[in-house]
Amino acid sequence: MRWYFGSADPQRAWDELLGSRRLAVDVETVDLVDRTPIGIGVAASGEEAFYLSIFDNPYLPEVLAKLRDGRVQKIYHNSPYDLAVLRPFGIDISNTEDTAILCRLVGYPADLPSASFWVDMQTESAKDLMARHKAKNMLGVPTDKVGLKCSTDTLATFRLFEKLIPTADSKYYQMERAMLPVLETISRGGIGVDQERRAQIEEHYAREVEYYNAICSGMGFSAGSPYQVGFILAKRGNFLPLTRSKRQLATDEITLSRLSDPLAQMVLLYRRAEKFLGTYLRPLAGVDRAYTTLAMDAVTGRVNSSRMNLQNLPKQKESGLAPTVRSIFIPDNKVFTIIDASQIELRVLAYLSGDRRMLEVFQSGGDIHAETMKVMGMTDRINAKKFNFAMVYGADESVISGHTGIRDQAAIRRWTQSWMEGYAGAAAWIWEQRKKGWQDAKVTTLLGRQLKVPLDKGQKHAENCGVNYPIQGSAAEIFKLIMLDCRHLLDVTRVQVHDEEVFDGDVREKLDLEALAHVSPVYTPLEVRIAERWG
DNA sequence: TCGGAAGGCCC
DNA sequence: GTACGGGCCTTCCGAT
Repeated sequence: MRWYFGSADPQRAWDELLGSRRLAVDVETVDLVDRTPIGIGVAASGEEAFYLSIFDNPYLPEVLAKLRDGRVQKIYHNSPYDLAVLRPFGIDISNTEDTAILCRLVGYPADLPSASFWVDMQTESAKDLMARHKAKNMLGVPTDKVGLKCSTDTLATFRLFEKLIPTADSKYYQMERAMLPVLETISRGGIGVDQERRAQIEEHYAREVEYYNAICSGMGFSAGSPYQVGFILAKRGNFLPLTRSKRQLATDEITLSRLSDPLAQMVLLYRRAEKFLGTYLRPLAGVDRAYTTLAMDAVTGRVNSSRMNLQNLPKQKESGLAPTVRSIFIPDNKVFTIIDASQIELRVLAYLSGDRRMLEVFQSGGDIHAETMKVMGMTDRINAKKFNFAMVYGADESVISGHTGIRDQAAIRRWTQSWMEGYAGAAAWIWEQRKKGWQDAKVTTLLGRQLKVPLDKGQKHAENCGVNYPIQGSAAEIFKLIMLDCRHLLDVTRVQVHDEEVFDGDVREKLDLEALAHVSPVYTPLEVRIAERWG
């Protein structure tokens, strides 16, 4: 029922816990997929903890009362997970702290087993615990062992928080902390799904898949198996390169789209249909809302979306014939209001590098890609745009070649050269960041967050990260500030996609666009549009 | 049953 | 001879 982990008097510890204004909390669930809670661990110190089984436990109401109390500070390690699991209990989410975020801010590994060494503790991941007990899920582990694990986690969490309180005072942590209830509220709210439309689109793609499947199985292969696709295409006389691991023939989209064999084109159509069906259409059958889990555990500080990723929904294809997956999402209040921080990453590059020409374009409301055309003496705006992104990502000649269709590598080098001459300030900054990435193995964002650069993937990769991390990380920070400024719209906030936020209903008059453009020193005007469907 | 590889969607 | 930064998810298929 109630397990006590400590070396003093359980009753005294319990009374102290119930009087405490600061609790470390951890929830155990069936497993990572089935997030049904089975127990809650709480600690009001770094020495004593309790574990409560969730089922019919007379002590549970007292703990839940603490969790519901906004005056009580709740410390979690990876709070988005616990907040989502505890959602049915109606807990307070406003007074949330998160030691995983603190760990990231001080450059310490954020997984608890690693972090706990820092506070003289040893914790075990749920996965390892289950493996040690040869259990399929946590229900297969003896309850006292689950309780020990959970309690140990809360003790480590409590200790980590105490140790990292100086960091918790930082402006940066306070921003992240403020984001936690925002992300939980969006995750909890979900977005409407038009079942009629969904079923209609599912039928469309199911028919396609059925058709292609009939043909392929008639030919003796499965269209869903890259290995078999490579084998059959090669047998029909197509040349296919090897995959990176050299274990099989490459059959990716780029490769297949270059083949004249109609079978290759059919495989591509099959894959698209199957992808839409398996990832979006079938999983949303029969639900009136779609829910995601938003977190901030990307290395650059970006918001990420999982358990129904709403950040990678296919956009409308220009062909027009195939129905778009995005159109199944509908507003509760007739329309969506969509704000978009256009060109935010290039604005960040302009700001961080102080490149005069870029800054001039952005401040005068010009078109950066058109300016790049002029800078480079190019006639194709699409390719100018690709060069801009190539510079941000650190693409080499062959990658740019594949992307732009410019076959002559020397020509690409000349274009790159003229980009660097035209944007000399940006080029110098990029050069500097590449050096930093490889030599210092860490770089800094706009708001001062230090990002560790991985060195294990080689020098080129580290150099690219040196450029991209601060750009992507700073853009993420600016957009978080924008989201925090939109908290009065939280109840109608539906989706965040890095530089885009979707609100339910027409909220234009509730947006202070002037203020939003100036949340940070990087000028970030927002494009606003109203749409009956998303996408 | 698990996990790597391959493929593919987003910014 | 050579990786374009950050994510998430699905299917296939061989290893355990």
